[in-house]
Amino acid sequence: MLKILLAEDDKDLNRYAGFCLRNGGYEVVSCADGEEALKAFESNKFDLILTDIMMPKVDGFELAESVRLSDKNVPIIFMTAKDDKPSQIMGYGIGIDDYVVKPFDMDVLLMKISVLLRRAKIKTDKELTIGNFKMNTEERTATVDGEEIALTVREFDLLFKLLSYPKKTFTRSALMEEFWDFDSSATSRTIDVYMAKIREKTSSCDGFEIQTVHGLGYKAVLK
Amino acid sequence: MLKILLAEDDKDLNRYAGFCLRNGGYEVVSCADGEEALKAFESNKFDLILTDIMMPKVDGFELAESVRLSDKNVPIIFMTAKDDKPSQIMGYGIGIDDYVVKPFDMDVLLMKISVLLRRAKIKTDKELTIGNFKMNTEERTATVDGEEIALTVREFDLLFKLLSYPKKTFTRSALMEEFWDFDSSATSRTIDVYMAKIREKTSSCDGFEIQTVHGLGYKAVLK
DNA sequence: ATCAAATTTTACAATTCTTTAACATTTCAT
DNA sequence: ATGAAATGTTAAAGAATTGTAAAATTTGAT
Repeated sequence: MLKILLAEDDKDLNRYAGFCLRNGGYEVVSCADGEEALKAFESNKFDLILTDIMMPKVDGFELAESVRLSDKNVPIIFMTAKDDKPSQIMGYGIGIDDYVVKPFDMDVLLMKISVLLRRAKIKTDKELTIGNFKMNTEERTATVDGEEIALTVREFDLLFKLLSYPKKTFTRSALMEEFWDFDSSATSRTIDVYMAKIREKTSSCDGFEIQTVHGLGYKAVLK
Repeated sequence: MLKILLAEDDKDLNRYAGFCLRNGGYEVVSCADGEEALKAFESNKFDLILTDIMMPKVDGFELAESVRLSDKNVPIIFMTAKDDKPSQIMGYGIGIDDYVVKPFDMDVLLMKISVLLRRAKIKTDKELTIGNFKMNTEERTATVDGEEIALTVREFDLLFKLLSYPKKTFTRSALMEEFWDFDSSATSRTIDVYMAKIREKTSSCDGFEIQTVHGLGYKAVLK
C-alpha cells in the first residue's frame, strides 16, 4: 500500500486530511509538526508528502528542503491557508510539486495526488499480470496459469515491487529500507535467501525472471 | 537554452504565451496549429510542449498522442478555454502532465513549467545516448544497437562518468577518489586495465572513443 | 506453553569481479 | 634516433559477491 506522510498542526484538519487519504486507499502517517515529520521521514520510506506550511518547530519550507536533500523524487504537496502567491513561488523554488488551498475538496486532493504519483513514476496498481503470472495486492494472491502459489509476506512484497518496475535495479539496502523496520539494521544475506525462494517458486512463470546485478542487487526482467 | 514548442491558433494568445515564455528565459518555437507543431517536433528536440486543445487540422489531443508515441518523457501542458473536466480526464489518459486555464497568469505558467522540467530532468539525468550506444543508470544497462553488453559496476561507473563530460580529461587519481574506497590501496594502473576493458567492450560504438591523455589520464571524445 | 510456519543467520561452495604482475608497445623529451 | 617513462595487454592470483541448504531464532495462533 502506498504510504503518505501528513504534517499538519491543526488537529481538525489533520484528521480530515487523514480521513481523505485513507479513504483514497493510502496508508497515512500523521504528524503534528515538521520536526515529527522529519523524524518519520528519516526512518520510513514514503511515496508522497502532504504538509502544512505554518507549523511549530519546523515549518513546511524547512521540511521540504530537508526532504529534497535526500530525496529528489518524492512528490511534495503544500497545504496553504489561502491563495498565497509569495509562498507558492518560494515553495516551487524549493522543489515542491503542487498546492492545495484550504479548505480543500477531497476529490481535488485525491486527483492531485494520483496525477503526481503518475508523474513521479510511482506505480499505483493493485494488480499485475505478466505472462501466465498474476498478483493481486488486495487479496494478496499470486497465481501461475490460474493455480495459486503460496508466497509469504516478504516474498510477496519483494516480488511485487520488482515486477512493478521491470528492468529497474534495486539494491539490497533499498529493499530493506522499504520492507524492513528501521531498527532492523541487519545488513545481512536475508534478501538473497528470499530471491532464491522467489526464483524457485516462480520457476514456471514464462513472462519474467529475477536477475542478479552483481555488486548491486536484483531486478526483474521481462522476456 | 531550454526549448519549448508552443501550439496555439489564436494569434493574440500565441503572442502572449510566447512573450511569457521568452520572458522566463526559454527558447520558443511558435506554431499556429497542430500539424505545424508536429512537423516542428519531428525535426527538433524540445524540452516541453505547451499546446491548445482546439486547433484546426490536428488538435491538441492528436498532437499529444503522436508525441507520446516517440517520446514518453517530454512534459506536455494543455491550455484550455475553461475548467473543462471531461477534457482534463481525457488528457490525463493520453499522458499529458498539466493544464493551465485561460486566461492564465504568467507566473503560474512559468512555475508549472519549471516544476515539470525539473521532474523530466530527474529522468533524463539517468540516461545517456551517444550514437548507437545507450546507458541507463536505473536499469544499469548498456546497449549497442539495442544489444545489451555486460559491464561490471566499475566499468559502468567509469564509462558513465567519462561520457557525462565528453572531452573532459579525468586523472587516474580523480577517478580513484570518486569510485574507490578512501582506504583502497589499489594502484593507479588498475584504471588502465579498466580502460582497456571498456575500449574492448565498446569497440563497436560509433559515437565516441576513449582517448589517453599522456601523462594525465583519460577522456571520452565524441566523433 | 506449545507447535508450526516464517524469518533470519550461518557456513561453505560456486561464481564473478578486481587487482597485480609481467612483458610489450608507445610516447615524449633530449 | 635514443632511452626513460608512461601506457597497453594479458593471464593468473586474490577478493569479494552470490547461491544454497540447513540450522537457529522469532512470530503468531491455538
